[in-house]
This record gives sequence, C-alpha cells and structure tokens, in this order.
Amino acid sequence: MAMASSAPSCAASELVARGRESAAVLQALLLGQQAPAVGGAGATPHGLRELTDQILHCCDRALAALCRSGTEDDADSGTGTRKRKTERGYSPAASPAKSSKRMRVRGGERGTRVEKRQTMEDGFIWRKYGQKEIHGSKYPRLYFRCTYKDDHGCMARRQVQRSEAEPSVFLITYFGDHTCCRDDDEPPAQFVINFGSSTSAGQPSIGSPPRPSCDDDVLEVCKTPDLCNSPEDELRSGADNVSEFIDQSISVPDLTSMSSMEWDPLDGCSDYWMLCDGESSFGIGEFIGHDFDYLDLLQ
DNA sequence: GGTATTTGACCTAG
DNA sequence: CTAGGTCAAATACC
Repeated sequence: MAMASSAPSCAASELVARGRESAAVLQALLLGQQAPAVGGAGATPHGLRELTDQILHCCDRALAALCRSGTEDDADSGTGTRKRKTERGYSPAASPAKSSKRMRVRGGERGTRVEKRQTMEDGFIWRKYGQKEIHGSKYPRLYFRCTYKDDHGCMARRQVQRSEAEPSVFLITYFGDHTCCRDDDEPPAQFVINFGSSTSAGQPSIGSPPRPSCDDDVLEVCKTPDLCNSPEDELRSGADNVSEFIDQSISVPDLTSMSSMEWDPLDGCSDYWMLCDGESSFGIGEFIGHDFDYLDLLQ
C-alpha cells in the first residue's frame, strides 16, 4: 500500500480543481444563473455536455494520477493476456499472480460502486460471460465484461442482479475500470447493447448511449469501499457498510419525478471511479480517502 | 460463417 | 463442503 506521491497528488489536485470549476459553472447554468463560460461552454445542450465531459475528464485524470502513483507495477494487469488452463484443467502454476480470481474479488479487487438502475444499460458495451444462481436469491447474478477486453485489454467488469425488493431495478456492481474508451478525446462506445429484456441478456439494440454513469436510469449510486459481495447480499445484511452506503447514497426519491435539475451531475458522474486493478497496492480504502478530500473541496 | 450467449464444469476462499 | 466467479464448449442468432 503506497500512498500517492506528492507529484501525482499535486496534479490530481489541479485536475480536481478544474473539475470543480466546471461543476460550479454547470451548477450555475442548471440553476439558471449567469455563469462565466468555461472553455466556451454555454447553457446549450452542447455546452452542458461539454461541461459534463470536462468534469468527467478532470475527475478521471485526477483519479488516474492518484492510482498511477501507487501502482506503477500494475501496468500489465490490464493487457487482457490470460493465463488459463489448456484443457479442462487450470494451470495455476503458470499464472501465480493471476491464479486467484476469487481472491481478487473477495479480498483484493473490490467493487468500485453500486448502481441501482431500471435498465442494464450504462453506455458501455458489455459481453456476458457467466450467470450464476445465487444462494438465497430469487434472481441469478449475471457477469459481464467489457466487449473490448480483448481488443483494448479493458478489464472492466460488472455484475448485474435484479433486486428482489424491486424486480424492476437492477443492482449493478462495477469492477475495474474502462480503458477501452478512455483514450483522452476518444468518445465512449458509440452503441449500446440493450439488455432490457426480462430474461437475462436480450437481443442487442443500437442507439445513442448516454454518458456513462450519467444515465437517467441511475436510481442510486454509491461508492463501495468495502464491497466484496453482491449488492443484494449487502442490501440484505442491514448491519453492513454497503447497505448503509446504498441507503445513504445519492437517493433519487422517484425516478419519474426526477428532473435533471435535481440531479447533481457531479454526484453521478464523479462516481465513475477509476479503480486500480485488484492486485495493485492502491486500496480502495485509500482511494476513498482521496474521495472524501475531494468532496470536501466541493463543499 | 462469424459472433454472442448459454450453461455446465472447474477452481478457490471461507 | 459450499457458494460464488470464471472459463470455454456448445448452442443460438444474424
């Protein structure tokens, strides 16, 4: 566990400051106040989009800087190179560092956040790689990885599980970070796979994706510093931190009554956390520490 | 035929 | 031993 060194922290601070500036402008615009244009962005839809992009960009870069500072040896963790069994048999000896996928999930890699959505869409293209009946849960858990895992070595994954309490709501836990569409000015994926069907992954549909994590379908978003288990499990265990996180997270009382004016773009978008790979030395706990500082800055 | 999804098997932490 | 995460062969779809 290495704390961020001073240089990246400094860079991150600047980026966060810039992000905050953009957020302030955006807030002013959303509230109908006059605000100085930042980067030429105005109250037009394009301008608002530009501002949100700036905020996201700043946050992403800041977080990346913080992550990099503690995970220099983590560079090849996302190359997508897989060491796996050859024929119906794993070869753990050939991949000691990667041998424990489960360990990464349970003890190392942690969910970056949990979202409650009415659809499984989030603007990224996911490929389903597994489905599992979860003990004590009425609905199976679906496992997705980024479609660009092989192309770009994008290690982003997510788990989707229908909420028992609210079957129309999906609880989505994200792991890892999208590196596939983060290449600076490169826009996110241009298409969306619509998994909205009731039976697991349905037929894809194509459309214009919302900005990731700024989707109107997001009912709640929470950062999950200690999340290892499913959101459903965490929701059930009332004493657990995560359930508190969810309960106390950005709560949107009623989706239908929610207007964009009530939605703090920073709340939603800044939750698009870059998470260092689970094997990195940069724990999410520390990461959250930065997060709190960041939130302090915003207040 | 190529690609995505399904699903049973395999693996491992607890 | 159990439950959960992932893989990959089989299957479905376009």
